[in-house]
Amino acid sequence: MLDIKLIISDVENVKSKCIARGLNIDFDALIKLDADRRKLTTDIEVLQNKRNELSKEVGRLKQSGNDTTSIQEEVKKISENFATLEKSLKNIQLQLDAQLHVIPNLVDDTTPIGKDENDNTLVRTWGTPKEFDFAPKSHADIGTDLNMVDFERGVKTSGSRFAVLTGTGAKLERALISFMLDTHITDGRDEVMTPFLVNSKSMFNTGQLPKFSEEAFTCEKDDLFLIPTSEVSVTNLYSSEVIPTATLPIKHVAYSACFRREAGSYGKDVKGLIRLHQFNKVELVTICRKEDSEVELENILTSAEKILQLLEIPYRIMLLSSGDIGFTSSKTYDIEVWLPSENCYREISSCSNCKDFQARRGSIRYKDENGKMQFAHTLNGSGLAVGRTLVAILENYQNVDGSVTIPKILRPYFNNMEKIEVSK
RNA sequence: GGAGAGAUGGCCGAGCAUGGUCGAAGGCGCUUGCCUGCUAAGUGAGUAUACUGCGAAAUCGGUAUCGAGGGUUCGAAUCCCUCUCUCUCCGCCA
Repeated sequence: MLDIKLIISDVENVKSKCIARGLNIDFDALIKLDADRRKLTTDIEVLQNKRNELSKEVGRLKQSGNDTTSIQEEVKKISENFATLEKSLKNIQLQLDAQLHVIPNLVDDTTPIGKDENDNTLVRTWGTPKEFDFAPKSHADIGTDLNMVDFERGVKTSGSRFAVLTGTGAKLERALISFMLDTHITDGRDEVMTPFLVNSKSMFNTGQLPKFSEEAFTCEKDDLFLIPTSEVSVTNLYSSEVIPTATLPIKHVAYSACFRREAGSYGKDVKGLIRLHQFNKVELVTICRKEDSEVELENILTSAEKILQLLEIPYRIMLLSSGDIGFTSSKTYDIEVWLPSENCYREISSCSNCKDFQARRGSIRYKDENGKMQFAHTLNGSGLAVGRTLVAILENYQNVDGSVTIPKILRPYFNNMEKIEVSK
């Protein structure tokens, strides 16, 4: 959520940053609403003040045994008067909130202006895609041939976009989760394992609601949502808190399953493990002072990259353009991993600086060195999407005989096996 | 699921039966002045948040907040209703 005061004081800037996202928002109407809100607030408070004074007077007079009926009636009239004003104030507040809640974060000055993903800019590439002297198979074929994944039974139990990992597939997924967690913990992050179900307030705070309710799975009976990312539950660990400044930055790493309805992505990546309704992810979340978030975003990116470097899989870093960046983010790096069968890079991580956007919604604060309350900055990044990492391993480490070599760094998590081979 | 108890400031905790002078006693903690060779002790002062008004700003004024939301009343921490959460006991369960 944006600060209404910022909108008022710097409309042109706010407006142009929304236009950069392809949004034309009527800020004049918004500012007018807020002016009405102030006016009404003052009017009401004047009446309340009068009421309070008179009520105190009644108390005093009663104690000394005087008649107070005339004052009481006067106060009653005042109260009736401001009851109606209060109603319209509430109404205005609701309208104001409704508008404010769907305005996205302001993009950072370093975010390239653009229409869509084609305007994302390449930051750097790492590693060189391996030259295969045979036609590389897709991960779906490799996984099926090696009995690592069962797509049919996933569909049978849950429907389309669900898959079952079996045998070495399940083991590899688990190995990856452990490897990622261990690596990030070594880098100084505190592991947390948080609920996979959260309430609507938490979904609102991190920006999934109200605008993207179609994207989330719900348990409506209980006002609970399945998390689309553990960013939601981890960031909300600190909602409505004033964090002791000495403990900042807070750096967490969390494993969770993630659940996404993938509404609007019909036909995309229907085959394989790329786009499922449920997937595993190791998430990095940082909460820090506002002056530190720029550096902390780079730290998250570096940590996420490290996983692919240790696995020795080529990737590239893209800086998302204003047309492709997410609702809550001001600056986002995507890490895209090389997939030989598709002959292109595919997203495997997204690292975002949300600045104070989520903190304002969820009231995550700290006191700065002057004792002044500040909204913290929140950041998150995948470190990494586990299923897609498994995909990348299968494809990049496949051999001509159909086997898959286990990346060296992963072998301690895999009974020191060197290869996954077709069972005879 | 059944029965009961509870939710007050950074923390502990009084107030609620008998509504007013209660943003709220007292204690702890914290900040700060004095004192002191240093520390401790002592002693004085201060110590919530949000919104809002005047103002360049500090300051100052107003309003709200005693789990949340409604209601009664001239007036609610205190009375009534609804909800949420916590704790204890029983049952059930990984």
